[in-house]
Amino acid sequence: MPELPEVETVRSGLEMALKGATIRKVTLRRKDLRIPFPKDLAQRLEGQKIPAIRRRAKYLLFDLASSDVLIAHLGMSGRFSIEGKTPKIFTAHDHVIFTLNDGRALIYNDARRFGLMTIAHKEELASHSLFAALGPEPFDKAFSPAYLQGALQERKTAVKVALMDQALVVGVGNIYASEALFLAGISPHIPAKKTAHQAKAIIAAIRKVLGDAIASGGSSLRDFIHVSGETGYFQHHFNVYGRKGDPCVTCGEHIRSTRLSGRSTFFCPSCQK
DNA sequence: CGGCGGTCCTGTCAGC
DNA sequence: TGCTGACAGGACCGCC
Repeated sequence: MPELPEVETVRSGLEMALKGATIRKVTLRRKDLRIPFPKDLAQRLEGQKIPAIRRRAKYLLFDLASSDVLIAHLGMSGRFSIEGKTPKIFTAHDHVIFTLNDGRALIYNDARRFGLMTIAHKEELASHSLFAALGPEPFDKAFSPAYLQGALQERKTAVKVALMDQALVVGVGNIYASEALFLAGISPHIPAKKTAHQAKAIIAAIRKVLGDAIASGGSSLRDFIHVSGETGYFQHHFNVYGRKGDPCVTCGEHIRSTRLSGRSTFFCPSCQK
């Protein structure tokens, strides 16, 4: 469940449930996800208190009392769930189990294994290979019209592809790229440079779709934590994503779908120019 | 060197 | 009902 709003929803749910908790034991049920687990991962986590859980781009950052930071990415299918004290039968894709001092268990499950989990000292984060090339956070003031205009100006690729590039801005994935461009009234395959003058509208659209999605995810946090799992894109409605052939909410025209850089893309041929 | 295609992996769903 | 193929929210790698 991995664009920024979903990661933020997971972050806030995890922080609510885990802030101040201590990790007693870590069980790695395989040796890697997308990349190998560091050899000392479990050892560096065990006995550590978790003062806070943060997010950078689509990465979850678990601060530890030791000043190490547990870095987790959900990939396409990664999920965290929290189990109570009653023992649980682990399933095939429960890859990492964190047993807490209070007896609860935090479980990382990831069927497709596109996620990753690693650890770094907090001083190393900014220069870490996973983070060094990332662009600004969409809600940060660094993601300004002047910045985006300049960034779009130097790209020939389709604007939708540019918006999904985490070096341009982080957190926008395949769904919200389509949704933001619908709100901005811009066709997804227009070359990025031709949309540079609309930077301000694009920023507003991105913030609107991400902000609304975070707000709707937040309303279901209770389910996420207590029912264990499933915070997908449930109960969130999209204007264009997944609505091929359906009427546009604005003009009634049929929503079209196409592929850009291998990713399914949805747009209204009448509202988006 | 920007940009694109292929690739990692499993689950699900449409269509036959 | 069962099989097959296409496709899925991400991001890295290698090639032009």
